[in-house]
Amino acid sequence: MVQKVEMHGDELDSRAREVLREIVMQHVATGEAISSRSLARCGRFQLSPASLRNVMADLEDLGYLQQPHTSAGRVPTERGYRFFIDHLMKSRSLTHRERESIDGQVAHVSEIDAVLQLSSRLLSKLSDQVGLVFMPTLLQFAIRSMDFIHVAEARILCIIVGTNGVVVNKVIETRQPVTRDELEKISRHITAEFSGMTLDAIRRRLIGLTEAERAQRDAMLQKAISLGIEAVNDLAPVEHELYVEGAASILTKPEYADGDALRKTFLALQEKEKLIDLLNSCLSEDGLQILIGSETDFTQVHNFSVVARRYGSHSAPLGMVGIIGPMRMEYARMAPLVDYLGRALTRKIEEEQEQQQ
Amino acid sequence: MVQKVEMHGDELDSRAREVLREIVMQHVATGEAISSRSLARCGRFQLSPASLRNVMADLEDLGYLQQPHTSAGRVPTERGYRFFIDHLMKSRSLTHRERESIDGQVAHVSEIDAVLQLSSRLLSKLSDQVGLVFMPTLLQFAIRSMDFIHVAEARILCIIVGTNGVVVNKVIETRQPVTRDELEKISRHITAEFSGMTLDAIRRRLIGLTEAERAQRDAMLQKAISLGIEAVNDLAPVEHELYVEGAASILTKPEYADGDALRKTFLALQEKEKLIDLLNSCLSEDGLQILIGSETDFTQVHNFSVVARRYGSHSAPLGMVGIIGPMRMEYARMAPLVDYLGRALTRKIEEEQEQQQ
DNA sequence: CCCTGGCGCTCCCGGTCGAGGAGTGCTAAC
DNA sequence: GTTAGCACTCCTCGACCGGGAGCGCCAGGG
Repeated sequence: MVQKVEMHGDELDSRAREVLREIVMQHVATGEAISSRSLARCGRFQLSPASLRNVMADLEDLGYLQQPHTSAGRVPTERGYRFFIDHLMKSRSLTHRERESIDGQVAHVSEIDAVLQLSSRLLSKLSDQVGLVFMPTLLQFAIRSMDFIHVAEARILCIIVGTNGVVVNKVIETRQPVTRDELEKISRHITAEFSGMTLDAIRRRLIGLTEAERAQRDAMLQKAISLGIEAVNDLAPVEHELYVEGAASILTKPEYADGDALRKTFLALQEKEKLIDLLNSCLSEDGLQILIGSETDFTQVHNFSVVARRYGSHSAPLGMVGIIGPMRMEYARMAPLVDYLGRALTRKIEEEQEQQQ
Repeated sequence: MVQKVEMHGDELDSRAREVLREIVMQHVATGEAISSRSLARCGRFQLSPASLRNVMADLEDLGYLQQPHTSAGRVPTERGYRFFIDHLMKSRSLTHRERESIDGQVAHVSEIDAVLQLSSRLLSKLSDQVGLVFMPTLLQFAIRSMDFIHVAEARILCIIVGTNGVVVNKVIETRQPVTRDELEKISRHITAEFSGMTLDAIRRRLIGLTEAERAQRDAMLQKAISLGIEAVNDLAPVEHELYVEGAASILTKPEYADGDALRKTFLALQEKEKLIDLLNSCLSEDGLQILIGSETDFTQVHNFSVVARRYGSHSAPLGMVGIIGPMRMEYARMAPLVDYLGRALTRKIEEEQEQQQ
């Protein structure tokens, strides 16, 4: 029964691992500190509470557990969670119903904004945590078309459609009036010229034109150039989109029973910039990522954990989906959930792209 | 000093009114029950606590005040607030700084969505309550133009610009492919035909066409008709826009110190449909509206109050702006704030319309 | 007739105390 | 290595109590 397992320079024997796992699971389920007795009662160990106490004391010495106060049960530390996630967790995959629910709902929307919002809602609902969906700036993605529409005398609506299906529109003001006909020509010309390029590249190209080069073009092209610059310039306000859904879910979590902690947590979730930084920094990694406690600046302060995953095709990652919540969360369920949703989202977006060829 | 005032069949003499006003003001400021002593101390009455107690007892009998428990001070009832608002309140108009802050920020954005969102943020920030900005369905408003843009093989992006500056876009799928050239013609034709009509009218007109009538038109017009129908049909998802900003503000309110009350309140604010119903039902009334407690279904349940006002030109009301919060709020400050913001918003929108002629 | 000081009463609030319980660490025996 | 037992610690919860705030009522005074 007791056998030394030495994967990953590990100081824990198989019994200690089992105990740690059980403690994490029970604590995640109940939110309370776990006592030696409740471990003994669960039946997975043929040991008395006293023996379990010895194991627990060892785990505490090694930093995997801690006591809220003397003569209380044990609670996992951050290190304990990390070990659990890396070595002990058995993912509990989604039920059929859950999958169908996700797939069904995702199938019913088509606009990308709506898909992303729906995803964050779904995440929040299914996880009972705060759902996050992040789409970074369009600047990095290629565009499919760029159209200009006459709105009023000196106002033109610019519609940019990305190859990823994202639609951005922006009102620009012009000095010289442009007729509808001109606009149509310009739209066609710009789309033909720039389709497939990233906004960033377009911007560089347009701005790179010297005065002399510009002067060579005919009047319409000059107008096209200045419209194009207006359009891609200063697109900052639509740069990043972050959907944070279900903040109310933390209200029910016992760790935030205290009104003060609750308030701080809420305010933290309002700071979208920090969340964006966090998610953006995860964008380079592939696969599911679980960040807990002090592992990031943001999670450190509030003892948050984040379970997140990239979505979008492998070659062209689009953004991040995930959930955020207190360190005590059901990682075994969150992991497959986030993973599945990320895949569903990726699939959905690829389908849309295919439909658009 | 003591003179009977009989405006509006009123049972309160001027002293009782003054007492009620003072109690409301003090209670709003402190959140605590007001005692006869603290009234006496404030200096506005040349009376002893005992005399004030008599007045207070009368006010309680008449239903304007209540005691949280025996031997506590008094707190205004809903009726008390109502009387205060109708007859006693002296609005505290905005400071110069506040006005400038509003005007300055509003001047810096131009897209209507952004303006509305900014407004709700401003409201929330300046009021320390939850800011609401509601824009009802576009269906009732005239459109300026309707354009169709080729997005992909069988996908067309439809852009509708309202005379109020609202931009709605929607992706529609078509069976028969349509070329870019055709789309441009169709856009021009439809815009020429329908500009100035409401979406509702357009829908009726299009749907009203009989098969026979349709058959008469040429191929392009037939496509135009079916695209138009697609576009105006089923615009439900973009029907109503409601911005709810600053929900975190209620975290600091002592009335929601209790975790349970807090949770319920948060959940209530999530139910946007109910809020929309509420605001929609106020849309017919002109001027500032203050709804408290049991006066509406929504506010009743949670002891909310709403201070709201219509915005948009007199002839064409656009929506509602306002704030929502606990019944205990600084009505004297909320009223001018909401009013000013409503006016600012109206002005802004009119300016935009003018610029678009 | 209204105002006011005084008195007794009620109720909340904060602190203390003690019993009970849960859980541990240690030790000694198996 | 395991376990039963025991002493110890610490939290929790109810009871209790004193202080304070506030009211209602009453009787006296302008």
